[in-house]
Amino acid sequence: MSPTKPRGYHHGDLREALVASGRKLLEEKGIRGFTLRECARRAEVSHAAPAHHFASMDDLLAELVRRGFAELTAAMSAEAERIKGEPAARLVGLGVGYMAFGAANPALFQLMFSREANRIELDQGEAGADGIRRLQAGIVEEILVDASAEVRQRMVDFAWASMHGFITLVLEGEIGGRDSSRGLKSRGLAVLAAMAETVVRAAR
Amino acid sequence: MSPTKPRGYHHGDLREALVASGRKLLEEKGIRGFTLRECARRAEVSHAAPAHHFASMDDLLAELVRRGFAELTAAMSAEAERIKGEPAARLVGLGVGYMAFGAANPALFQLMFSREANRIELDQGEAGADGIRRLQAGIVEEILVDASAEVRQRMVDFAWASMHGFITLVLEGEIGGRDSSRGLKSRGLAVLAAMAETVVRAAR
DNA sequence: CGCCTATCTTGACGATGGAAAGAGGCCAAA
DNA sequence: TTTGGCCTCTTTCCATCGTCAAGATAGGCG
Repeated sequence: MSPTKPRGYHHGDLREALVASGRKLLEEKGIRGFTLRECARRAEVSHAAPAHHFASMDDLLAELVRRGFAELTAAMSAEAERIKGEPAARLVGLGVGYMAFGAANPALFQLMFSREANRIELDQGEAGADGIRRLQAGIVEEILVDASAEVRQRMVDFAWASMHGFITLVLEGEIGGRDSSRGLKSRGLAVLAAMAETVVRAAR
Repeated sequence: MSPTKPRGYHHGDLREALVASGRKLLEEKGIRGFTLRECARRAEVSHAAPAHHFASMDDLLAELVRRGFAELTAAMSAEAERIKGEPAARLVGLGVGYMAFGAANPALFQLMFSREANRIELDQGEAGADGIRRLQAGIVEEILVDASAEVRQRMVDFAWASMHGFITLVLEGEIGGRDSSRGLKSRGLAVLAAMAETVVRAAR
């Protein structure tokens, strides 16, 4: 933030600087254009400096993914809490937060959900997307208090799949390629509404 | 196919050999482990040979993606045609074909739908996933003959999003991590059934 | 005040994608 | 059948990459 840090040999907070430059680089160049050396360059540090903060490039990417999941979960919570109405409305809210995060961080979002193809492993007991499922399961079970465990699980699957599929296809340009952002939002809301309605109806 | 091809200087059909070894390599090592030189090695040619058939590594990846979409579309058609019943049942069939392809080719499937993050561009007038949308739109419009164009479009969005989201999350291990393949299939079918029911209900 | 150690730099290695130039073999025209 | 042209493949080279090993620097603790 300071306009001219007169930094000498030591950086001060290289770890955070690498996370920041890495995140920007990821969005700019895509995962396959991501380079540890370029991250270092942008942090104005030698190419080997990152090694003292991240064991490998994958370790830095894993950190980006980890923080992405934390942010995503927070965004969903915030949006659901902002609503505070019927459970169904809050369920839609979760989806709005989810999609907004994806739209704002397309490359990171795609990386978070292509860990398998990209061979990125979080630490063993790592949360990953557990927070997301927990949030959804909480609201779905609120709607389906009387339903069987199986129906509830299947509606959690269904709710997650709908919102995840939609934003994923949008980010790929498969849905709404030439739509305005306004129109796209309305299509997303329509999908979320249909999803919530289906969950509610499962309560009989 | 011949057990010992005594191939001399010329390979015979290097292009196809590269596509084949590339596809295997992609599934083995993931997109970030994919290497043009390793493809060449597996086809038993020098590392520069591929250049005469693919302008760049991305060009080979684009070809894999292109063929993936063709296969995926064919798998969906075949499964829907095998059913031949109610439109709703055929809609589920499309989803079954879609998910089966994804499960059989996880890395390729993820690449096909992470083109943006991976900066892979198909040729300008290229089909991509258009065939998929067309297939779904056909059946959805059969179900919703009397609905407005907007409702139909939104149900196409919804149908695609549901099936795409589910298989994507399964491939990531986010859904059904420790489920049997049998149990997973049943969860997938449940999602497809809920999706189809929602589409049918949109017909009023 | 002086050392200690975390932090950062320099330099090197093997591997990669790509370009350039030459060798090899197929085929069609004479 | 011979010959010339051209497509295929190889060899060599370059810049860049991730990672490792050593050395330089400096902030902080004794």
